[in-house]
Amino acid sequence: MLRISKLTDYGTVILAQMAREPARTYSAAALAQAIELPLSTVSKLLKLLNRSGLLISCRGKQGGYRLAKPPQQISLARVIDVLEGPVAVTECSQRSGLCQLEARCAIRRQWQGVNGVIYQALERVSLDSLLNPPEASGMLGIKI
Amino acid sequence: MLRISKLTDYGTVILAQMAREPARTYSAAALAQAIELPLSTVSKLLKLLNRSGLLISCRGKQGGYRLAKPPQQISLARVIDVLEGPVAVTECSQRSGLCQLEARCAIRRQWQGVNGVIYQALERVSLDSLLNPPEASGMLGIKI
DNA sequence: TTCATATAGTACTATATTAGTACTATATGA
DNA sequence: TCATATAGTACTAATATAGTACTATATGAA
Repeated sequence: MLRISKLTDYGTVILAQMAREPARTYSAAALAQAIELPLSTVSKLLKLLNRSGLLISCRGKQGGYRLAKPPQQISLARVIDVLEGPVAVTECSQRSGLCQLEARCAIRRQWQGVNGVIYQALERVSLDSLLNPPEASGMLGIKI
Repeated sequence: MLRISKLTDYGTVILAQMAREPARTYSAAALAQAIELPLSTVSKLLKLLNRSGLLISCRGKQGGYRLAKPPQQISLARVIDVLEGPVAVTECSQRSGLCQLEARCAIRRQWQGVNGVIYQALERVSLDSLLNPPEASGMLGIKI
């Protein structure tokens, strides 16, 4: 598998929707309707995204949420980080001290390398490029 | 997070241990002792790896497991696939028909692209390179 | 000032996944 | 024949995820 959670997935759908008109303020209800997800779920995610500084919120009538930064400056890596914590393919690849095998483990460094490559791939995809794929040579412009 | 399961992680530790002497036959007990994990857990993983064709097993006295292929030919992508199913960062990035938003989803193709990049990174790391990191320019030899 | 609107925060429940363990069956070789 | 070692299955406990409900607070317009 190696999967992000459903909620994080939804989060990227919400943000991509907002990136269509980056300056506009969207209410939770409007977003829920646009992307056909339950209001409660959309609402929960918007609160999290707002608390993490990815959105700017405004209460009351005409209130809602808008992107705190241009879509070019918000990466998938950041969204994942905000909604489910730092990218860490293995327990040991992000922070040390969690695995008892650490000291004797022969493969930890290499897992950290893999983690780095994955992180960089996620870092390179912005909300903007989610909506307007660059279509460059080599998907995501990464040459392998 | 974006994490593989603990069991899959253990699986790579087991296989890396076996890759040190690829021709040798290891009993489950010997491996459990070498990598300091419970025999029951190691045993469970060895059965799964064997059933998937990554190992060759032999019962009885002097029995045990050995790698079915040279360490160069076993990739992390394959190990993950065997122990926790195909790499699929989002529900929709591997197989279609699971998400109701699919038809209208603006970002599915791009998630599939991200998935592809991650898969290729995992494909490029073999048991051999886990133990003997290539140390090439750009981690894993992938230029970004 | 009042009130409908909209977000803020929190807590809770249900579900699904993961991890760990136990038990029985079967094959091997000395 | 028997100790050794894998094969298969099923079960339990722990953890993580998803979804929902409820109360509090801020805003702007009638």
